[in-house]
Amino acid sequence: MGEERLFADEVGVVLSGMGMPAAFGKLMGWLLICDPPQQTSTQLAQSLGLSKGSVSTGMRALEQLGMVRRVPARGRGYAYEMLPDALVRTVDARRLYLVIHDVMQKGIEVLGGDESLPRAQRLRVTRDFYAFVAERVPQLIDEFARKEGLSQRRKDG
Amino acid sequence: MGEERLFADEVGVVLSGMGMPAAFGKLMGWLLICDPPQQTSTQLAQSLGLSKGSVSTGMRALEQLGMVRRVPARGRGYAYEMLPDALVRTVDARRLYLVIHDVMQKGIEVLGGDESLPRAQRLRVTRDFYAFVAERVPQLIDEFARKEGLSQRRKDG
DNA sequence: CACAGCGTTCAGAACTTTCTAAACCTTAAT
DNA sequence: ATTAAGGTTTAGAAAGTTCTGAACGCTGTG
Repeated sequence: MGEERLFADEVGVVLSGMGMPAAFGKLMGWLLICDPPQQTSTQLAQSLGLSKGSVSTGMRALEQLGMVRRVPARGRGYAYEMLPDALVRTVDARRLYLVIHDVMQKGIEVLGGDESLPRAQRLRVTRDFYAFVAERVPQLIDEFARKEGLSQRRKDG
Repeated sequence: MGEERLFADEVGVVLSGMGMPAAFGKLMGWLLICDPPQQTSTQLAQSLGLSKGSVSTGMRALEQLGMVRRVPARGRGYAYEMLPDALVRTVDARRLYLVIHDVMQKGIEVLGGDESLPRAQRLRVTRDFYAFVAERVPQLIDEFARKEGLSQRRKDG
C-alpha cells in the first residue's frame, strides 16, 4: 500500500478523532494529494477501499461544505476535484457561530430579557463573543487570501 | 418542567448536533443560567435528571476544557461554577489548529518535500492557513477581552 | 431499442459511544 | 471508630452512527 494511501488513512483517523466519519477524512486526505486532482467516484472507491455508497455519501458532504467541486470528465459524467482553499472554507462557517449566538440570546430571554442582571452575564458575554467572531473571521480569511494571492471573492451573508 | 430546564435540554440538543454528548451540553446549558451559579454534583444530577456517573464524566470534561472551576462548598466537598468567559476559551484551542497544520506538513513530505510542486499547493495553502489561524485567534480573543473588560491574562504557548 | 457503465439510494450488519446503576472509596461529623 | 453523605469508577445495557452490498435509475453508445 502506497504512502499516499497511508496519508489518506491517517487523515481519516485525525478527522475521526474530531467526531467526523472516517470515510470523510480518507476522501479528504486522498483528494489533497492524489494525481491527477480529478477523481471519479469509481476511482475513489478503488483507491481507498471504500464502497460506492460510502464514497457517494462522503462526497456529498464534501460538496455541501464547498470543499469540492464537480468538473466534467472525459466521456460521460463528472469527476471531483478539491478546491485549493478547501480547508480555509471550513473555518468560514459563520452559521455555526450564529447558532451559539442565538442559543445564548434565548437563554437571556428565559431569564427575563434583562441583560444587566448578574445572572445574565455569562450568557451576554458569550453571545457578544460569538457575534464578534462571526464578524471577524471573514476578515481574517480575507487577509489570508490577500497575503496568499488566492483569488477569493467573498459574498457576504 | 421549568423553562430553565428546557433551556438546558436545548443546549444539550445543539451541542449533540455538533458531535458532543448530550449530557455535556445539558450541564453547560444549566450552568449558564442556574441560580445560584455554584452547583454540587448532586444538585446537577437532580436538576437535570442525569445519573451521578454522567454528571461526574461531564463535569470532568468541562473542567479539563477550562470552562468550569471548583469552588469550596458550605460544609464538605465543593461545588462547580462556570467561568464568565467559558465559551470564549473553547475557541482558543490552538492545539486543534496545529494538529491539522502537522498533518498537512506530513502530506507535503509524502509528496517529496518540495513545496513548489503544483501537487503540493493545496497542502501548502492549508498548512499556512492553520498556522495563520493559530497565531491570530489568540489576538482576536485578547481584543474581545479588552473590549469587554474581561481580565483575561494570556499565557502564550 | 438494448446494453453497458456510473452513480445513488436503501436496508441491514457491525461498530462505537453514551448512559445508567451498583459497588467502591473518601470525607467529615458524632 | 462508626456512620452517613457525596463522588468516582466500572461493567453492562441502550442508543445511535457508519459502512457495506444489493437493487434501482439514469445516460450515452452501438
